[in-house]
Amino acid sequence: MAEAGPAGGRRPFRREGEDKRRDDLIAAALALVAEGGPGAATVRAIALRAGVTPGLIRHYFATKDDLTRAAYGHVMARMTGAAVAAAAAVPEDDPVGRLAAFVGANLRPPVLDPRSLSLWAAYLSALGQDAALRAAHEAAYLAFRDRLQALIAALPRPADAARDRREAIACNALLDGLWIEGASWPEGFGTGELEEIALRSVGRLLGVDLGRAAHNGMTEEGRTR
Amino acid sequence: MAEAGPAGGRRPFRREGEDKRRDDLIAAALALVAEGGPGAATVRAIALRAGVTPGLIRHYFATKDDLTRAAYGHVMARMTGAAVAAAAAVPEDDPVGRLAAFVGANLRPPVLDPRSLSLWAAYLSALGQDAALRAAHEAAYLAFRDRLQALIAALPRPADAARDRREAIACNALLDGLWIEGASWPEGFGTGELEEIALRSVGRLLGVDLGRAAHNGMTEEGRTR
DNA sequence: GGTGCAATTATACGTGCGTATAATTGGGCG
DNA sequence: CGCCCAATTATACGCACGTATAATTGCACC
Repeated sequence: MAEAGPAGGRRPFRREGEDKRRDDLIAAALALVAEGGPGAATVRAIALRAGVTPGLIRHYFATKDDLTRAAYGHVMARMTGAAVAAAAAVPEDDPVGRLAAFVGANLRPPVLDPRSLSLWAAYLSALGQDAALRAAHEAAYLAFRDRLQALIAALPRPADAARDRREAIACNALLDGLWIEGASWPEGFGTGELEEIALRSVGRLLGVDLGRAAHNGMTEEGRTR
Repeated sequence: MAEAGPAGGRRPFRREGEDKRRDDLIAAALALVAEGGPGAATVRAIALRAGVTPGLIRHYFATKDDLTRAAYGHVMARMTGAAVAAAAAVPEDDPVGRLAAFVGANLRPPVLDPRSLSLWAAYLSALGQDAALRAAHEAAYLAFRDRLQALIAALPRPADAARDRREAIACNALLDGLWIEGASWPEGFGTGELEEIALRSVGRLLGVDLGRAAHNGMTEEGRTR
């Protein structure tokens, strides 16, 4: 533990690229918020976690709120990324399977995770006080919903944009809600129960059967534990 | 502004019943969290808002976290109360209407409200750090869901408890999600759009038509603005 | 109408916060 | 190899926080 104090000499350091340091600081801040809530992400704690001294934060971010805002984009991207990737892994000529993969991925780890919920909720609670954050939230929400709407529009049935919009809003809400419930009370549901409910419900909302297609993407891990 | 300082003499005060003071302090804390996030509810700010001095808080709550936990029950009760009342206002012999009233009330003011969202999210983000809070959350969630499941079970169709549980989970999630979306981005949806989507979607999930019955509870205000 | 006690105020203490700024040092470049 | 500048550390300041405790005062009761 010869790390903390300037016992003897000054702490040695390595110079890093600007991007690396910014990413490290953002990652440290997110980890702290996820673990201990917004209050845990103090400048000093972030620096310690990132392996630098507090002063350096102000070298890369003019203010702590700047860091906070920068971190928000990363949160949203990470959360939607997994589901989008899962859908993209299914062949394009199987729209029902793609949708099922997308739905299922949102209700399994690593997306379904108490840490992510803490993080997401922390930012959500700050929405009312920060216009920039509100804009970022709106953009992230729309990006996710548009992706979902595209999957819905690709289903083999008559085209109807207004209907697709309504159904995308509803399915998005359903996924959000199930995700929150599962992440905030993991013991409250059986293994795979939420995923099954999601597939069934989304299918009923859209008038398609996602159950069959789902077994493609349903992982062994999800079942055996 | 002869209120703050002890300019001249000591601040006069009235003695109040224990319940009144506790309620005032809780209300003040909730208002502050709703307006400025968790960080805004400091001991000093709460006392100022409640019209007392900071020291008094420790007379009624051993620690600030005690106050926080006490406040959480109030939040949840207030949020579910409106919808439950709306359902109870519909005659018992109209189960479809009751469900429609319950659904609709959740997606209209005063339940659909950015302030309430901030409050709810703030507590949600603290779930991972406080076991007592987690227990309260679980109880509140279950109370709401059980109420919803009771409304679903009362629908005129064959009884099936397992199906009702699944559908209550799904409908609860749908309502949660739509509520979050509407409260976090009010400009993103047309007037009454979310309520309409909710009625349509819940109806489809359950295989009943809530649209007809809904026009009982659908208010003029909701339509005309 | 005084007396007693709990409700309330006032003041103080230590800690940790975000921010500011000066002192150092790593490492690329000539 | 030595120079120079940006990356990094170190230190300090002022403020607000939660908590502790002593001094006051409203008010119910006899």
